[in-house]
Amino acid sequence: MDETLSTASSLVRLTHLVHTLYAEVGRGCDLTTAQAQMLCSLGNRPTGMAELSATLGVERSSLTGLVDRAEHRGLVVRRPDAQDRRAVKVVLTDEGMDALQRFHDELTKKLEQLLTELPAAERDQFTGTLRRIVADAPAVFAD
Amino acid sequence: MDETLSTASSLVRLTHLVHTLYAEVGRGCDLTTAQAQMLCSLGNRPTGMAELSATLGVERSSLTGLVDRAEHRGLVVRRPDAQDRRAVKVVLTDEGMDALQRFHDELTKKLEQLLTELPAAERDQFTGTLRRIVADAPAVFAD
DNA sequence: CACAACTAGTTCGTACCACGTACTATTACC
DNA sequence: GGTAATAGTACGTGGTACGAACTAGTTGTG
Repeated sequence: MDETLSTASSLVRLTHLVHTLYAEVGRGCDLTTAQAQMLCSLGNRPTGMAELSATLGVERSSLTGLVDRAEHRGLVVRRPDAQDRRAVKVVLTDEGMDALQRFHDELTKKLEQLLTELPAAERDQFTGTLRRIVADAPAVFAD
Repeated sequence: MDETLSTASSLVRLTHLVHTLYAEVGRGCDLTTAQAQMLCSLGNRPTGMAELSATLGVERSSLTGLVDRAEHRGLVVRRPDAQDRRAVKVVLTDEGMDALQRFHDELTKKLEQLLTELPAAERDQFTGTLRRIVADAPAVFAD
């Protein structure tokens, strides 16, 4: 039925697929997609609101509520920035790190399953190219 | 700094990248992400609510509002299904087709730009594998 | 040093998205 | 004919996202 799927089309489908997995795994960890994304980004290191909003690609005003809710659930805390009294650092709590760990492991597992059917050589080739493409994309996932 | 990005990580970054582009192009066409997604799916053919909710991966109850708003903006209409008097078909209006066209063209252009830096051989290899991976994923993008 | 320009973050109002539950209307099955 | 299943909607709740307006602190410039 599908003659040949265009490149754009394939990319969109893949995105949709991953996004769905993301939401699904998040649900299992009692995290919304946006929360999971935030935790992943914070997994690297504590981050100020402005920088966090830039890596997540949302406005600062949106982030306020996101952090509020996450803080309310005990996943993160706002810590005053020692250098700048206007600023805060958003930091994962132990509970937040737990949630992130569970989410990360589960999602990694499921994502890798997407590629298990491919022959090893093709898979390596694919992931190699993939890395090149996203080399300088924002670090929205730990590691 | 990044030793080697894990496969999962790369996939998530790519997804984030595409998702951001999607939202950005949508904005340019005065479409929300969800609306754009719906139009893309409807571009293939008119669809009932149940089927549409399945391909988009949202609950039927969520779709009602989505279609309501799109209908209100003149992008789609609900047409009674001749075969089943309970059902409706959601159909693109001319205006909806226009919006879809603009969105699709613009997004396709931007997505293809993601790969322009790659040597042709590598790009072909990559898109080939990509197609295999998403072969049986839902058709959320026209064609 | 004072003052303007900028930056960090929040508040507020608005719109949208998504879910689950409960409901009506119709169709399919036996 | 009556019951089970299906198509779609209504409603309440909570989360996401934006832009504009605001406070507090910082930086640059004369």
